[in-house]
Amino acid sequence: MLQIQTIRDNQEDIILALGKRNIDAQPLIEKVLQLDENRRAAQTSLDNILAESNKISKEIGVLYKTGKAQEANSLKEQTVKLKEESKQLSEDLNTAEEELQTLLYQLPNAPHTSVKKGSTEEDNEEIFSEGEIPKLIEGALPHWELAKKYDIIDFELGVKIAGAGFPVYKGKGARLQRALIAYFLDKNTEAGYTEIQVPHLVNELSGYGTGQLPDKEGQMYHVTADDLYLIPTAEVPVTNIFRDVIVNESDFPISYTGYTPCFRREAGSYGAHVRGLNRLHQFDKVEIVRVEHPSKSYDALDGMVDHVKNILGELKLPYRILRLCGGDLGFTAALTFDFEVFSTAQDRWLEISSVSNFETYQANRLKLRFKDENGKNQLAHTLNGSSLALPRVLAGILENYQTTDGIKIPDVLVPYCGFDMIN
RNA sequence: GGAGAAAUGGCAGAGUGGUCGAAUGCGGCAGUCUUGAAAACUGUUGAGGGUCACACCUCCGGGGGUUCGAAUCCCUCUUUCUCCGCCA
Repeated sequence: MLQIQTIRDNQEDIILALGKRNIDAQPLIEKVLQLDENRRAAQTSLDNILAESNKISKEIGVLYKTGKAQEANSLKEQTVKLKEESKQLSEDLNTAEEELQTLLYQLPNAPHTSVKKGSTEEDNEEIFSEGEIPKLIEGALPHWELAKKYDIIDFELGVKIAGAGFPVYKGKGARLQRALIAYFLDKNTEAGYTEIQVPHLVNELSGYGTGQLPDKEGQMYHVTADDLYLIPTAEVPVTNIFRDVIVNESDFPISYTGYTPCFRREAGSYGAHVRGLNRLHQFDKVEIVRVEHPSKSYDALDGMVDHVKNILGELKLPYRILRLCGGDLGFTAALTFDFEVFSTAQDRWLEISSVSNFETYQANRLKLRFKDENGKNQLAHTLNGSSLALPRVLAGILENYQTTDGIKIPDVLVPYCGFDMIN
């Protein structure tokens, strides 16, 4: 959520920045400022009445103590009117606050200056690429065919047990999954991230904290009996560790990594593009999360990008990095770099990591602050990224590493797998 | 699941209707002393709103109520602890 103070101070800049998302924020911002003014006006009137009535109450207390009950009783009558007024005003205040809140929840984060205006993924800018796109063998297969051929992933079985989008990994397929998780976690902890295990279900407040609610309500599985949500990403539980927390400036940099399954309803996705591992309701992901000083957050973002590059380099997968345009940028992000692996047999790029800086957008909702050198509380910056999302990395490995003898395991994974070939 | 107890500032812990935003201790910060450190001593130290700055307002787990006045009384929800039951 954008800070009201920031909106007040930088109205024009914010409207301009939000324009990169192709939204005309002008009317919304004007309404926000109007509501904010109403809110403050109601607050001031209410405060004055409460101050008055506090004063009278204290006088009554003194009068009773000195035995002047009669005078006290006449003062009491004065408070009746004040009470009525304060009741009305506090209702007004609540209404104004709620309206303002609702409105602020509708405003996405203001994109970073480097973000280009654009409407779809077509407008994303490629800023880096690495790795040779391999020349595949004759009769190369897409990963879902390979999965069947070597009996390592069973999509139909998943349908029987749960439904489409819930694959069952078998034998070497299951082992390769486990190897990838362990490998990613090891790489992340080597880079200084603290490994952490978190709940896979979260409450409503956590959903609001990181911005999945109310924006993406329909994308999460909701356990209504207990009013809990299955996490769509580890970002939610991990970042919410810092909800209502004031950290010390000396605690920076804060960096966590965690593996979790992720659950997404993916309402509205159909067709060939969601075949196989391309889009699932349940998938595994290793996430990295950082909490940073505002002056260091973009350095941190670069560091995270380099870290993911390093992993993909080790896996020897051809990939590219895109800077998302305004239209493709997530609701809560100020700047996002997407990593895409080339899925050779499908002849398309698959998103495998998304690394973002949220600046103070999440921190404002979370009330995640730090004490600066002047002893003032300031909002921190939050960042996160996938390091990495499993199924599409798996798809990339299966397709790019297929040979006539089977699927070769990337060297770095062999120690984790205990085998070097799936055949 | 059953029975009981509790929830106060970073932590511990007092406060049961009237200057209580809250004693005290620990911790943190600043200073004195010291070559430096420790110890000791002195001061300072919650959050939010509001203001140019003050004033002022709100917050003692959440929500609601009683009262001129609530951390203190009532209702309700949540959480934690103890005992019993069940159980990976």
